[in-house]
Amino acid sequence: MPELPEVETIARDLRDKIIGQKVKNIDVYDARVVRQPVEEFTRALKGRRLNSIARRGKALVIELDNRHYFVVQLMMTGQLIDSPRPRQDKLTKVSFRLSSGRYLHYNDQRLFGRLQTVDDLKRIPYFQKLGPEPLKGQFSVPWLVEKLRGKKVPIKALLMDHTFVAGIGNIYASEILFQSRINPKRPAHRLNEEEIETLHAATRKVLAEAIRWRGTSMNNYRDANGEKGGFMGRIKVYGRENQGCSRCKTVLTKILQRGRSTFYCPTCQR
DNA sequence: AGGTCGACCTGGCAGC
DNA sequence: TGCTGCCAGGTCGACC
Repeated sequence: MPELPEVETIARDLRDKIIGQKVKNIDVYDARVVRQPVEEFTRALKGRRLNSIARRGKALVIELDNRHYFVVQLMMTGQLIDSPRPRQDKLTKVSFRLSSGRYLHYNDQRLFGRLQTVDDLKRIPYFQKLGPEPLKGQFSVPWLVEKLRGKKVPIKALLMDHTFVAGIGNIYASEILFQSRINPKRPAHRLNEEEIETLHAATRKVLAEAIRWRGTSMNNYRDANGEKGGFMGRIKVYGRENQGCSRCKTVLTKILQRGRSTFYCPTCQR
């Protein structure tokens, strides 16, 4: 999926395009992405004004004028695309016609995405368990030191655990650890305080930089304008196995951790 | 409780 | 060309 930087980019782009608009009509082309009865979903949205849009973790939260919420989780291949035209793409699974006359299309190749409305975000288990935002104050060095204590899992797995910290997925976990010079296999509780400080700084730096570049497009990610992100050229390790490390020229390695690919430099990540 | 693994889906691509 | 098997950025429930 789009990870934190990609979802943040979409949220910022959509702010100008959809906030203040009313939902005039909804077409559901594949009900599998709607995580409630379709009738209920369309009834909850039709005629409502979209008051605000925010990102929490990798989820988009759109507040409606009745204080209910429209929540979109793009998962692996979801896209929210602003368009002047009705559905053209067979990947479009839900279309919203807005009062501006424009459309918001929800596209999804793998159908893992989730669209739903709720009166209270606490009803969604994802939000109940979600850890702190890595770019906010709660994600601090002392907090991290405390949280790593006793955690035997590899640090890569912990970074990707959204109940630990929100929004970091497979691409940025590898990139953050490369920036930190920390080996992804290291048990989390074995990091010393200096390494934890480095990890903290690297997490913020990599995510902030990726937002500045409007995210990373490996395959499916597109922003709200249907454009690819600009961070690909800045990716140091993800998807670059058998290429030379940008720091020390060692050949980068790909390993499997919990069934997911991890990319790192075996020389300068210790 | 802490940690791991498959299931959920479709499509692109490498290899034969 | 056409098949098979593998891989893909996330999340969750089942299991040990």
